[in-house]
Amino acid sequence: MLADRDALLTAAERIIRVEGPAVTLDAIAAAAGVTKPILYRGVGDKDALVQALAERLVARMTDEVTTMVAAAKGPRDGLRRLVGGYLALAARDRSLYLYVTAGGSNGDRVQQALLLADRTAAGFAEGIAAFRTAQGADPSVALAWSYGLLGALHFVTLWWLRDGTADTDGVAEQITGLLWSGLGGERTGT
Amino acid sequence: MLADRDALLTAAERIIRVEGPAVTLDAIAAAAGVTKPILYRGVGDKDALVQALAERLVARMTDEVTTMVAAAKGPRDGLRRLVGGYLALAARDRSLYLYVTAGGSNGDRVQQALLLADRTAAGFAEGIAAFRTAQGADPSVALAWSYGLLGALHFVTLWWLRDGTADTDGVAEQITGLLWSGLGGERTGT
DNA sequence: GGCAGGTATCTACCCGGAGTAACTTTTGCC
DNA sequence: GGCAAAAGTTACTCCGGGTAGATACCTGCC
Repeated sequence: MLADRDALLTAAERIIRVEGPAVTLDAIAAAAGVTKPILYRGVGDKDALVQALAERLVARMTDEVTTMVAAAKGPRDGLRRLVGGYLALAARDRSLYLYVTAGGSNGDRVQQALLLADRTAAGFAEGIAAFRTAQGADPSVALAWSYGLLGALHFVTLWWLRDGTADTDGVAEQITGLLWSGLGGERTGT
Repeated sequence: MLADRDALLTAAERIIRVEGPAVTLDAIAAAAGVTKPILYRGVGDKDALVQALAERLVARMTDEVTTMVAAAKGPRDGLRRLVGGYLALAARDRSLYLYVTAGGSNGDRVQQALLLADRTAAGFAEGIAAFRTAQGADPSVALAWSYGLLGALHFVTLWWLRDGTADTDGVAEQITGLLWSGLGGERTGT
């Protein structure tokens, strides 16, 4: 039927949204109107599928969050929008987010966990380095900080998605506080 | 042979260290000198095993890190020791750490990712709440911050374990900087 | 000491999902 | 119309988690 890579990936996203992140490759193939071998020819094995979906998800999230951040007044507000945006988008694409962050076929566990982060860290690092340089601080921390930030965002997202108790804005504000001012405490206002 | 829960878990830890985190339940049972059904009777299914191992690992790490932190001069130094300790201990028990953070049998993916964090967050939150109260700040952020901190630690650990480029102390210092002072920048000295 | 009953353990299986080989259909070309 | 190549499907294998039923062992009783 429709065998091109893009259509396959789109179908995969659709069915993951519907069936949840535990969906099987057979089901994904079926959802695309083809059978497994076609899926394999089109996108590769499960790890490749997860990776491809991660790329698309990252692209979309980056896009939207970038737009949000661009409208910020000041760096702290930018961070606040980034955190809020991340939470909101992860929640919107919940199943997909989970599929991509925990879906892999257990080849390399580390790789799996860092999939999303790897595709995002470079961009983060760039922003961080620029900001640090601008304020006369050492920019060499950028990459490590990127992974730290992404880890914090990821865990908070999972926790918040699971427990569903706290409201988005509250959590976003709290995490922004942590990431902006650190445990040491605020410098000026809230 | 030796069928009590503790012996099973100890054997599991041993074989995981030797064979790496991809080890199978059959292999674990064999390592304990028993067969799978005994393993099941003793500790339950794979999720239960992972959970039990997580508990032991958390207990050990908490223990050692607590000792390290106790010797700190001042809160920032305490955080620095916590970060360094976390990295060092995760590296020492690398395979086990990976087994526990990514091992589960794909039941609930969220649960899996947060396993370690869940068993640690409460303790963290207590410390954070106390510290915040002491400095006259709002302690209600404690739980969210705990997950944020643990996420940051986890991702940085994975990244650092995988790439193995940066030296422990450098990374620990950088992450301490992020967590203590935030993106906003340092208040006083480095 | 030998035997019944119960318990502990192992063997041998099922099940489901990833991944693939080999057969079949369709399509385009002469 | 016949034939070759491409595209697709069926029907497997393989592997790991999980379990049912057979088996060996151990205990208490006569």
